[in-house]
Amino acid sequence: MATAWEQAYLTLRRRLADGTYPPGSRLREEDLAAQLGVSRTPVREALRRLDAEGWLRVVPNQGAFAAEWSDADIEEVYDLRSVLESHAAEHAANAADRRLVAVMEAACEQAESALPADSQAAVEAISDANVRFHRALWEMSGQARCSAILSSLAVPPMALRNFRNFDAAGLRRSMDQHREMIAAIVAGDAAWASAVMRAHVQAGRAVFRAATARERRGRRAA
Amino acid sequence: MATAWEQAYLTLRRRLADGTYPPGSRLREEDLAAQLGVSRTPVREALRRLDAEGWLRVVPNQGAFAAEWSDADIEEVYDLRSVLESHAAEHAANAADRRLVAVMEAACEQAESALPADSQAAVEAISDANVRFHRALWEMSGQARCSAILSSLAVPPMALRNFRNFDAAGLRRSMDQHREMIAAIVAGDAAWASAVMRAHVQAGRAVFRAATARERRGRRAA
DNA sequence: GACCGCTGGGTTGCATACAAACCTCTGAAC
DNA sequence: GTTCAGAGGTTTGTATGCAACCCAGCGGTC
Repeated sequence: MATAWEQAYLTLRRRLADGTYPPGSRLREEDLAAQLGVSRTPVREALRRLDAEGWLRVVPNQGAFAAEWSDADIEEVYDLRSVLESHAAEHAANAADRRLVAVMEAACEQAESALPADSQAAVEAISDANVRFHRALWEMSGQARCSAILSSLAVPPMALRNFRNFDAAGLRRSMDQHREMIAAIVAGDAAWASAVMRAHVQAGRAVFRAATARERRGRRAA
Repeated sequence: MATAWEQAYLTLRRRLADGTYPPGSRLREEDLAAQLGVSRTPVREALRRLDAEGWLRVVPNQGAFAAEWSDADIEEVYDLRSVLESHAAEHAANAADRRLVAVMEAACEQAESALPADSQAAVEAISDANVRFHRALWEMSGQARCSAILSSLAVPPMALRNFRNFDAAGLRRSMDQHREMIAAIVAGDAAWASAVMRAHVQAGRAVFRAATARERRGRRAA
């Protein structure tokens, strides 16, 4: 088993991503320690890392607060992902590793066979396949630091639920883009791969924006 | 005064950058604690952050080792800087904040007046001005996460000594590029600013490569 | 009534102590 | 000579205790 602080880090990160700790909420070290069944020491080390990665903000002598997301923050994260993911895609196309292409193809198949996304399980299968697809691409890029940044880049809490927000056409498009990226990589065409990835991230951003707007209309109506 | 772990973080980062701890060397927690006059607890928290940022590698139950830099690692860091700095420059040009432009101009003047770079003090003045120039640009970009990544992006140990490696023409070019960036930003021309920044980073990479090659020839001769 | 200083409760920051893991060195077996 | 097992020492991992700090609430003063 890994160290306690790594466990704490992963658990807290998941909870921050899925909304268990809502943005702005305070995270008391002792509470977290109790919840995770460890002492405050490893919790503190996990908090330091989550702070470095932008998942929360640690104010000296005050404590840790789950990151709050302004519209500008969300735009910035999508900008960064657009820039860095397309950069990774470029390198991946130059590598074109056969084993990892197979992993990506398997992820595509898993996602496609989960359609239509009309159940919680289907949405989770698609989300899971998506993560695997991108991780394989990062690995293929051989850009360790870039991959580390991408994988640690704090995501807005809504993002994990993002696939719920895709309509059927959007999902289809997303999957087609994954297939197109594989084609670009197999062809060794870095410019193509990069361009598709950029489109892919921008499309995701559009879905996120639309979902946010919908949610706000709903809240205002209520 | 800031917290002990922040102090430790900053001190260790500086030492990792300037080569006090050579790549691959082991960093024992108790030694560091003694050197910094604190206990192991804040040292550990600093190490966790330095690990997250790529300055060192912490192996569970084994300890921390100063990052080792393969040629591929160095290329990757320059790639990332090229991509992210030009991204920041783009946003900075759209903001074109007058106060920060003044800071950048002051940095240019400081660097130019330190020429010719024939003393340790002059090299340090130029290096310092360079840092201030780039920080001001990051701030102007308004991209907090991008700035955080850039400022924490571990630099190869040689990088701080990099200005020693510029010849007179290279230094002149670097300073001219800074001036050109200001012009692009004042003109609000994002594409221009981005392109100059990209050239700037690539030129720095070329200097680094040349210095590395020179150093290797020297070592082989010895 | 508004502002200031103080005090008490509570939380974080750091130091220390102990437990667990790892590395090395020795020595014996093959 | 090589390999393997084990013991000892060293170093990291985690728990705990205390000090420092922050904040809210309460009186007191202007």
